[in-house]
Amino acid sequence: MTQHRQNILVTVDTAIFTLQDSQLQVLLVQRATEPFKGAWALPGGVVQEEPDGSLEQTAFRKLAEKTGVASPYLEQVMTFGGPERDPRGYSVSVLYMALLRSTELVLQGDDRVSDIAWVRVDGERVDRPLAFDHAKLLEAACQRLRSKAQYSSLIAHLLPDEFTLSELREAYSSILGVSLNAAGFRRRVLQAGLVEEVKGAFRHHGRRPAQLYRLHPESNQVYFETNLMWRVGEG
Amino acid sequence: MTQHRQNILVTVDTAIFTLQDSQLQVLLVQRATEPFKGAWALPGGVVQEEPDGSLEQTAFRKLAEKTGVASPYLEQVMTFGGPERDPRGYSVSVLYMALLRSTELVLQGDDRVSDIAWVRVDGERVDRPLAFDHAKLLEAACQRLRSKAQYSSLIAHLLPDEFTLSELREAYSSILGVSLNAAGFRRRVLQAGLVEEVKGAFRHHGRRPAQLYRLHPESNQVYFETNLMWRVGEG
DNA sequence: TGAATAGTGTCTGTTAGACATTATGCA
DNA sequence: TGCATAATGTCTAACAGACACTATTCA
Repeated sequence: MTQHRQNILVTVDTAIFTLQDSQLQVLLVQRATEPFKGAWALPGGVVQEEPDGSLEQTAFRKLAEKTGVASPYLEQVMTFGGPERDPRGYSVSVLYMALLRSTELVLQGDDRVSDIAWVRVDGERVDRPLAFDHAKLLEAACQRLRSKAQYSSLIAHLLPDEFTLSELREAYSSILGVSLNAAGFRRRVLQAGLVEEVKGAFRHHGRRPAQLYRLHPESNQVYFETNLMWRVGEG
Repeated sequence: MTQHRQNILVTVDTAIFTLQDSQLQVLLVQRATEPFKGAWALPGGVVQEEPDGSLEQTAFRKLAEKTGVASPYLEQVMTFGGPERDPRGYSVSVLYMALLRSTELVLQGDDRVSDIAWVRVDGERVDRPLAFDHAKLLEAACQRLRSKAQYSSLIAHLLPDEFTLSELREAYSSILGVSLNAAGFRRRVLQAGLVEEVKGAFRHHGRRPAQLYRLHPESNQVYFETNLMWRVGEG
């Protein structure tokens, strides 16, 4: 068996999500270079052995370049590889998902990008074709987001630091595509210890002011007890 | 910006699990070549652009080479990358997890392997040090296995095609590390539609013969309703 | 006929979901 | 003072967990 010299292009791509008016948005860039020049794509780039350490560091670097955000919620989703994905040859893309708080964000392109925009996600799609197999990547990221939303505090990372329970419920409702009972939601979220009250802080845009909450600082991800298939027995 | 020529080694490694006497086992190989010659490692190998299509096909090929099993349960777990993992330079490993039915398996090495063995998994560890960062990879695979076991039919893929509910419960119990109520387990598994009865087939090694079941053929993975954070409302 | 395991019936505490009710501030 | 939204209370059906009980085979 000969030691075959590999020629594989390794990239990190990130589906960067945020919420605007309770609508899920993903950050897309328009490619300025071949291949797929002019097409929209998930932001990403080639892994560079020199500046980058782990793959996660690569993702963080790309994220900071595009959004200026230093430490959002970041999670590896899945890796795609094959000979047909990129006309330049066999390629491997490590897909990450990032959740940004829905505050104002300054977007910044670079010389390999001719435009950059937030695009509304409808189901698991956007309104335009994507370069490479990025439609498939976006689908995978959406599925991960939805499935984790069902049993964890993930969605709170899409909201501002402080939020009302109604805002949180709206966000879950929009992303899961179901209407949620307000009283039940409140009870479950509070009982799970997902959030903590911000003492004396209220949101005033409704009639009665609403208590503001924030995620519990020590745990950035809370899972609900009721997921567990079986409770742990004593014996 | 200069188009830097990447020099990254891409491999696929697989944590192949099975059950023996209700104990979780993982398949390890002893390396016959440098680096880490003589050390034990998860089976895996370099992605070859020529014979392989997708990464999953690479994993299936390696699996068939080692175990002769054509189509076990296979799932991508996570990808590890960095400059420190492999002394040869920056490397990327795509980790898969495979579940094999606990029937007799003929193991076969190749010229890059000096030995191959099933090794008992205790918690998320084995009784010997592993090459590269494979201890971390094994840990990740074990965590995925345990977390999915809590709310899905995954564990059934570790059993023979036909099994009793007691055997299934034993397997879950061993892997989750908890004792499970027999009556409750039976009710949940049957109600979830996880298995179907094999009419007229019984296991006779106890006193009263036990009904044999098999996984529902159309769905190789069943999730329990009770995972869902909230039931879907009508409105 | 007793031992051992398979499988069923029943009770109970918890909790999610539905909905009614109260609280609060603003127009 | 009426209204809209926030927040709480109450009722009920579903169900997990515990455990008692029955069923079935073999030694």
